[in-house]
Amino acid sequence: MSVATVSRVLNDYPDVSDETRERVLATIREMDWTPDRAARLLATGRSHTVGVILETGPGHPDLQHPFFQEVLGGLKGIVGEEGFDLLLFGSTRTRTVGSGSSFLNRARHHRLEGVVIMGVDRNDPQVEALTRSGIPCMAIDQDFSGGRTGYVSSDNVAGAALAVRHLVELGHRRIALIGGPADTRPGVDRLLGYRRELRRLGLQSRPGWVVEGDFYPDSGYRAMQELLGAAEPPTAVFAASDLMAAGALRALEERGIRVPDQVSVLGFDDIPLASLLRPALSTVHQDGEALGRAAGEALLQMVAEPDREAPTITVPVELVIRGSSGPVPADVAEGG
Amino acid sequence: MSVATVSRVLNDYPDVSDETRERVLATIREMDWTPDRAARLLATGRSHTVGVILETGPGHPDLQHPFFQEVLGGLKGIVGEEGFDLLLFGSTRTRTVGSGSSFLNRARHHRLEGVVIMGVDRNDPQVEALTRSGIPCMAIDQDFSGGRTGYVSSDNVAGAALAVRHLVELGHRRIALIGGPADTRPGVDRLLGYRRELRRLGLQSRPGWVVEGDFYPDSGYRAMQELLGAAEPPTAVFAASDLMAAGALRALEERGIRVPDQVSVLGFDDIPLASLLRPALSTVHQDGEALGRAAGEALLQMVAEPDREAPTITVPVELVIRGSSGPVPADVAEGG
DNA sequence: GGGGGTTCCGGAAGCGGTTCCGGCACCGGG
DNA sequence: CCCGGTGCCGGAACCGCTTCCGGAACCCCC
Repeated sequence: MSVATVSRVLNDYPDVSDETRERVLATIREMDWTPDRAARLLATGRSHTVGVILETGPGHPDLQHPFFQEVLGGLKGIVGEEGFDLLLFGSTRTRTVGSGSSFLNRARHHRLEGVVIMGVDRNDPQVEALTRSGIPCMAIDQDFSGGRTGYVSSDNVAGAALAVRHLVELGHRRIALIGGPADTRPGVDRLLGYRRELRRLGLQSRPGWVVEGDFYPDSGYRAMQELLGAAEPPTAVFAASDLMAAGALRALEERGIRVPDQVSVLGFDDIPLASLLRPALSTVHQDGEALGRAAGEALLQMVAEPDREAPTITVPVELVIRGSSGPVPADVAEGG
Repeated sequence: MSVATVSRVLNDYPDVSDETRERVLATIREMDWTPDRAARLLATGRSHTVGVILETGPGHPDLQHPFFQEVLGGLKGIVGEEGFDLLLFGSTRTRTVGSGSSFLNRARHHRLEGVVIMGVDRNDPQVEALTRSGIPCMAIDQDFSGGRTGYVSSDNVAGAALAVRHLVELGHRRIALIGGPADTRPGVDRLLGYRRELRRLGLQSRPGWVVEGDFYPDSGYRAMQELLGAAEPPTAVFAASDLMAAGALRALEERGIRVPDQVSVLGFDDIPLASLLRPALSTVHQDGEALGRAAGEALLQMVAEPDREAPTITVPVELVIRGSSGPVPADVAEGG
């Protein structure tokens, strides 16, 4: 029972007799022993860990956002099954020498086998260096791409289309959009879906009916106020995030406007909050866990097959109708 | 410039001449080199990593809960500053040999220098084995203890007292509690604070006025229905979590009972949702990030000083008054 | 019965650092 | 001038594993 033999049974090499194999396994169990990860890493170069980059802190409250946690959960599940671990790192500078600054450096330092990127600026030079390094990367909801880096996102276009179709079916003709930032993938895609579906149904959006927000509640609040001041106020508004929808709801309530009797509101994301709002928010359900799983699976495949290209994956969404969307008010049903 | 010399400058040994030191550092910068973590770990036995245990999945939606994310954020910040990384692991079984099942095994396997424990059953035998292993541990909101394991929690007793005092000052005399599970530390402490403050103010709770929930919305909803059916319904209810408060709000709304005009509702946690509810929820603010930071600091101290005992830390909370609490209704002001 | 194949296992060389130990150069003092 | 210190640095062992290589034992067949 030399170390070499033990190593062989651990790695399922064929050239070990059944008897020896059994004896080794028994001893391992009996000693409650487990091989040292660092030593194994050092010898093989395989760390069995994937990194997660997500910006935290002021201006980037992303770890806060429930959506990212769902993603994280799905990711953890899938890579965990394969014996991989998750290593979180943010942008915080560290003091120790060698834990150096750049993401790429740190990734190499840990010999990460892959990394998933969430909520960082897509023009960040550090991230760029990382994505072009050859290390498999998957971004969430951001259209990074390159040789070994792909991304996964919800079907934002279809989701937005679903939302406006639902509103149109309820009789609405004056449908506004509180959009996301124009420099984010979900922001532009949801805008695109909104525009496209409107056109497909023979309707059009007025210039004053689309206003840009930042996905967070306050921007939804302000956007709604702006919309209410428009010459021809909409009877329905589709917000590109639930949080903005919540802000919009607040603005409406302050004006004494009843939802959905006077105006309908639709969100996007279906965060836990959505069902807790009054009225409960109709929204487009995004499956964060599935996104995480998809990213994890893609990553795992890429590490397994070195010349596999990075995929771009879109996962379906579905409409969840709750209390905040209803038929167009009778007195404007003819109008528009 | 032998490897030995490089290692000496990296670790700030004194026996290197300034000139050599400078030359080494320059070369390191120029090569964009960073020492291999695994090799260093192997040689020193120090992983510079702390583990995070948190149960995920059905029945344990804890990664979901905003509170835990705040904690995670604070923790990441503090340990990151010291060059430590966070390793997440859940309870999911892994397939690879050696990533063996038990937490303790995995902790040893990674040579974790400490671990923080969130949201797992306190009687879990695996966790127990871990806490008695000598590895520094800090639990969040759970009163684990032992040689090297302490915990940090919010000042739940004081928070609950704050809540009832606020309600009493508004004139309420009939104050109900929707409590947390009796087998969780926050659950019992918030109940204790509620009882104690009531007594201190010369009031008493009726048996029917305290009902136990599970911290999640549905239980708050059901609890509220139960309270409304009581012989002498309360004019104010203090829920031991915001989510339960949200459930209670929903129950009240369905009955057409206006908040806070007819009954006041107070929550606990101050999750982002709280300010988005209508009416905005008055609640006891819990500083999740501070909890995470405190746990991280304690852990770091324990790894630095091997015979330091594990502390138990409580961090202060504060009352946030929003729209869901108001003066007792005029028609019952004399009663109670 | 000896040669050539299999099957199974131990030896040993790394992986990339840390750290002990010993040696060289240089210093001051007797 | 020689000796003991001191300041710096290189050699080498070691951490615990993987993996190549070679060898012992055994079988089969001519």
